Amino acid sequence: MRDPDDAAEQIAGLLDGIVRRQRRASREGFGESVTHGQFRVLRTLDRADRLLRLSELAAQLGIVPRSATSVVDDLEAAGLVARQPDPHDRRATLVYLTPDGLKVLATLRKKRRDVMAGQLARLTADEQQTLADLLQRLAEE
Amino acid sequence: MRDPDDAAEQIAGLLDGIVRRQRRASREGFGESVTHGQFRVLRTLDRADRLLRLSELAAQLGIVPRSATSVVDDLEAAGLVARQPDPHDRRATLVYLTPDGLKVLATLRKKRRDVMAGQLARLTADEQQTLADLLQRLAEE
DNA sequence: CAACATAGTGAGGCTAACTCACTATGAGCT
DNA sequence: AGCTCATAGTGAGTTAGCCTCACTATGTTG
Repeated sequence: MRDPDDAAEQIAGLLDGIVRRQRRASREGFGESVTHGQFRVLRTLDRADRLLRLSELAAQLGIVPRSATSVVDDLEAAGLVARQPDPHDRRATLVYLTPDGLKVLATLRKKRRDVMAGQLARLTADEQQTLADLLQRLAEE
Repeated sequence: MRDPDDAAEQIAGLLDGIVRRQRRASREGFGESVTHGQFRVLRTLDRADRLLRLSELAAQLGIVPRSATSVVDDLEAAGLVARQPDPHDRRATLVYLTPDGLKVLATLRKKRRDVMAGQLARLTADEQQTLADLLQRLAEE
């Protein structure tokens, strides 16, 4: 690196490249019809301990509600999630995973693990842990 | 985490989230008209020690040549890069940064450094170095 | 010099986001 | 009660950043 003190830019570039390659690999590895955005919705719904409103889902994904509507539309058409009116607020809609959605989520998780495994094999278990910890701290709000 | 041995998925998720937030922050931080894809082209041209063919540029960016054509079209229209026929091969086109392009690149680099600085401040200099090293190894082909 | 390979681009598609404008419903104030 | 304002979701349309497929112009080689 020309600028030794430019750790910020170096790290930004590395992160960008790694994610880019991962994304590409997982798309090629198996199309499976479910897109990355849809995968993110499935994961978020699974992580939640209750039904989520569309707007809550959007907030957790870090996208605007309108965008969440579209992804949920597609997932619902594919039968992986379902909508149900919120009994306490007739404006709101609750979203949840269907059994099919759960199955697909499990497959996708496995696939992503496999895609990452190749890259991660270059690090020891300790290093992986260190990396995870450092990233965790970077990721905090 | 529920699955302790699931470092792969955890790391994948963290990387994804961090890059996503960074991307958003840098877009909001200052629109400046230059997109992230254009930024990547400017950086790549700057890093090269000679004029690059469009196909070489594409290869370094990890995109197909057709996509590079489009980005270069936009940058050329904005006056940040220029094309010139390859004297040794009339099929090929060489691309290079204009003085304006260099100026804009410097501004963008500074901006990105600033955006990252906030997150990176949570890590000590040593930790930043460790992170950079680990990422470097992940990123290797 | 015919056959094939390579460099770039036109046309068009797709994902993953965005904004703006709208409807339906809820909540608060007199 | 009624009026006003806020909130939940969605229709319509746009953008960035990629992709593939088909094409032209040029280079390479048996």
